[in-house]
Amino acid sequence: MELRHLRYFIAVAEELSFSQAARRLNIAQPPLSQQIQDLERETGLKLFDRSRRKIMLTQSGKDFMVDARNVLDSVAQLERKTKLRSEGHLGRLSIGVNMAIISPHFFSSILRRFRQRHPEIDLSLSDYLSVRQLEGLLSGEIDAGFLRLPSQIPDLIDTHLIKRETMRMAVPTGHALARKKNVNWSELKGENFILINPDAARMFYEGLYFKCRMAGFEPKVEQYTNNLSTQLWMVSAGLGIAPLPTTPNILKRGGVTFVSLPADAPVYETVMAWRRGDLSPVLQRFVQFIRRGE
Amino acid sequence: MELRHLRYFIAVAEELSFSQAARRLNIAQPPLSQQIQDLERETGLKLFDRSRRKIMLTQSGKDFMVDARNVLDSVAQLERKTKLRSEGHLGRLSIGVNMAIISPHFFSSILRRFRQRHPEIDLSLSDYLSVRQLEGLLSGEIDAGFLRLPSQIPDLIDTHLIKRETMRMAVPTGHALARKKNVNWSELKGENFILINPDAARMFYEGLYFKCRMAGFEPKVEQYTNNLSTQLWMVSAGLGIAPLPTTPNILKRGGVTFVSLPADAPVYETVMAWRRGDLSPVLQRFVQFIRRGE
DNA sequence: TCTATCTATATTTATTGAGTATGGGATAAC
DNA sequence: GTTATCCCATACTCAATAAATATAGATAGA
Repeated sequence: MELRHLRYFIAVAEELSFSQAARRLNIAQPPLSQQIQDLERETGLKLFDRSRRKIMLTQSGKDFMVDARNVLDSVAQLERKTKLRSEGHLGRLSIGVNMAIISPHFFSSILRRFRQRHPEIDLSLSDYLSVRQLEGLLSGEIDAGFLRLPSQIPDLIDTHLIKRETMRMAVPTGHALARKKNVNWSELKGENFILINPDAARMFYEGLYFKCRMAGFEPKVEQYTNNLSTQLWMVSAGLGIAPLPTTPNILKRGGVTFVSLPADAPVYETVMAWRRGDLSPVLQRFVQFIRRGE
Repeated sequence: MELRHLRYFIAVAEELSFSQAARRLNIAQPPLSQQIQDLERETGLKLFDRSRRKIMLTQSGKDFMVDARNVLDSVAQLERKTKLRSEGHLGRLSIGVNMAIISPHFFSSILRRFRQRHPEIDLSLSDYLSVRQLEGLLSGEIDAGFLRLPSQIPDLIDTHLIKRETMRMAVPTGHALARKKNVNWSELKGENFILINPDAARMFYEGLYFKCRMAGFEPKVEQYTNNLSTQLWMVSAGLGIAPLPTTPNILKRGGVTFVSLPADAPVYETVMAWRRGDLSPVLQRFVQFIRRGE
């Protein structure tokens, strides 16, 4: 049994006329009669009573129609949902985000508007470190990630730049460097560095290490932390200096002064990332949505 | 989109291998690849990830599978129910019955056993007069009827004999005829006849009228009634005599005596009737069930 | 009775699903 | 590293079958 049989049957059952139904189906009448006969043979049911001029549905035919409609309805639903899926209006999207580096306001605003525009897309969020997100992307765990770009990213990842920041140095307000507007790399020699846990952020310091070595010294690491505010607290407590992006607001607090580094300072790139060549229509929608800055 | 696409897709999705699925489907692998490609083109969805050796379902593919299974399930149900219908195990049957002439015990026993044997057949019953049942059969209102056969029945009706009774005459116990065992037609001359309402039963009296006329007189009708027990009550009250079948039990009451008529007396045939050539499998089952006396 | 209309049958045509042969790419074995 | 194997895709052919055409038979209406 094929859908053709059911579609033809329903047409005849609704028109109660083979020729009329054939016109509606844009086929000739003989093949329609044939197909209905095939259906009757296959089902073993006499579906129509053709004894009079106007054909009638038999009881078997009426019963069969109920179930046939059921099938065609489920097909219609499949096609409807498939269309929505292929257009990216229906589906699910797993998003990773490093909340330590993304402005909550910015992010929630994006999500709110996207969800409003595409209510049929299920969003799931995971707060992951940037490196973890890259793993998650490659493993298929997440479809898109908001993360800070490490110096080198896998070839299989595409990105869209959200924000580009240059590295500044956070120093205790009373510190000698705090009085300068700009510092050279060589002036950092001998300073105690307070860095984010290398597990999470090693690659972000590669540029810094490189510059320091070019300036003739190895950065002396006083302390690792896995937390931005702890890092800043340590700076304000005078335990050392910390390289940080130019992120505003949150980082401004008493006891910490930011000083600029030379023009060749490393940059922090906050991006949205996704698997290169991922054709998921929902992801396409989302990428497009972000790219357009909607 | 055709069922073939869905069946093939499910096979590949379950085997996660085109060649394996092709074996299962008893087709070669290339046409399977083709059909899946057609499906992907038509849906606009990339359903499989063929990048590695073992293919994988994409998220779109997983989503699509849910709805595709839905469709195939509804088709399976259609086929299951269609098979049951064509075998007469599923459906409905509208039965007419003239409860005035059918033993309730006999009838309810039949229905009980049939319903027990075929629990998926919906039975609906209507208590109709015999003539009304014949109309109902021809109009499609009922599919089978238990009725008393009139002298001539439409050509389009098939019957199965349930009971055959000869006509007797019910006379008041004190009546002159009550003393005889047999009466001739001519002895009925001048008697008052109490008959069932001609609307319902005229044809049952045609034989009687014929015999009386052959005997040289016209039956004198004292009273019409539309009810058997009223008819008998009138006889016992001495208002007249009434022709009745040899139905036992119920009709035996005080004040009424039954006397036999000559051998050529009309007969009452109680039958099950249905539309000649009605191929409804459920009806076939029912007719077969009754014929076999099950 | 004739005509119009509708369905069924017979036959031909066209579409398309399936088969065959083959090539490329990835993994596994040597 | 090289070969062998497995699997899917492509190109082309063949076969099945759905659709078209022509026509006959049946039925209702003029």
